[in-house]
Amino acid sequence: MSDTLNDQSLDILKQAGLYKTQARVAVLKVLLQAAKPMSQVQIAAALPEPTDKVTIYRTLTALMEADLLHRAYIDERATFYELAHHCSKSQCHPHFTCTACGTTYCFKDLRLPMVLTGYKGFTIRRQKVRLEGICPGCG
Amino acid sequence: MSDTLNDQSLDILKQAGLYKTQARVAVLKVLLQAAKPMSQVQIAAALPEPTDKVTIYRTLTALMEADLLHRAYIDERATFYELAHHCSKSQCHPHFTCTACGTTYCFKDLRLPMVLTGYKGFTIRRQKVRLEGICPGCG
DNA sequence: GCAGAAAAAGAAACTAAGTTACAAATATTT
DNA sequence: AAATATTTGTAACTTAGTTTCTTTTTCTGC
Repeated sequence: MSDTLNDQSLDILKQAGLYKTQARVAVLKVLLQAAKPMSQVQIAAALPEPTDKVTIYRTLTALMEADLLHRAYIDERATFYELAHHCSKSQCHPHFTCTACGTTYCFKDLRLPMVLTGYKGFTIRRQKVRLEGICPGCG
Repeated sequence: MSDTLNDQSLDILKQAGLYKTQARVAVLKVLLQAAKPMSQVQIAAALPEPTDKVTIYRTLTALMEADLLHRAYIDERATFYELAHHCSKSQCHPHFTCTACGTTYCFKDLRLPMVLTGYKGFTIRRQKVRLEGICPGCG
C-alpha cells in the first residue's frame, strides 16, 4: 500500500515548483497531519529526525511564498502555522482560544461573510478572525 | 487653561486604583493622543523623558489588567497596544494592514456583528478582526 | 548515470521583544 | 513626617526568528 501522506507531500512540492528535499517532505507530512496550527518548536518536535530550526523556518517561508501555508495566529511571541489547503482565497477559518486554559481550537466549519467597508480606496484581500472565550472543558 | 490630557490620565489611573506615577501618566498621555496602535518602542520614543522599557511594559501590563488597554495586533514580532476606551466589551474596531506598504489603519467606524457559532459549549467573549489588502495610496 | 549549475541544509553567531530578580526610589496611608 | 506598599531602574536573561557562510543535496543537460 502506498504512503498517501508521502505522495501528497511530493505532489504539493512538485506543483509549487519547489525542490523535493527530505526536510520539506518531512515538514509537510507533519503539517498535513496537524489538527491545529503548529509553531516551529512543535513542528521540530514532531519531525522523525532532528532538523535545524533554520531549515524549518526556510521551509515554512517557502511554503508561505507559494501560498500553501499561512500564519494562523501569534501567541506568547510564537507564530503558529497552518496549511492553506482548506482555506478560501480570502480567509481561513476562525480560531478560538480559551482564555482559561489557553487551548486553541479551529472552527473549520464556520464560514463567515467577508467584511464590507464604507472606506473608499481600500481593497480587502483577506480577513482573519480571532475569537476568545471559554471552551467546554473550562465552562 | 487646564491640561485636559493630564487630567484625563490622572482620572484613568484613579478609577483603576493604580498609583499615580510619572511614568504611567506620561504613557497614558501618549496613548490618549495615539492615532493608531503603538509598540513599546514607539511609546518610548514618544515619551518626554527617557524611560526604561521594563517600566513601560509594566505600565502596559497594569493597564491591560485593568481592561484599559488591549493588544491590538502583533506584527514583525512586536506587539501593538491600543487604549480600550473606544472599544465595546466584546470587540475593538477592526484593523487593516496594507500588504504593499505595511501601514496599519484603524477602521473605527466599522461595527461588525459578533460571530455566532454552532459549536456547543463555547462561549465567545471577544472577537478580533484583522483585515489585509491594499490601501488607497498603494492601490 | 554523471558533471556542473542551482538551490537547500547545517552551524554558529546575531538581533530584538519581552521577562526576571533585586536593590533603590517614590506613592500612599496614618 | 514615619511607616508601609508599590513602582522604578539596572543588569542579566530567555527565546523566536534572522543572517552569513560553508558544505551538501537536488535538479538539469548531456
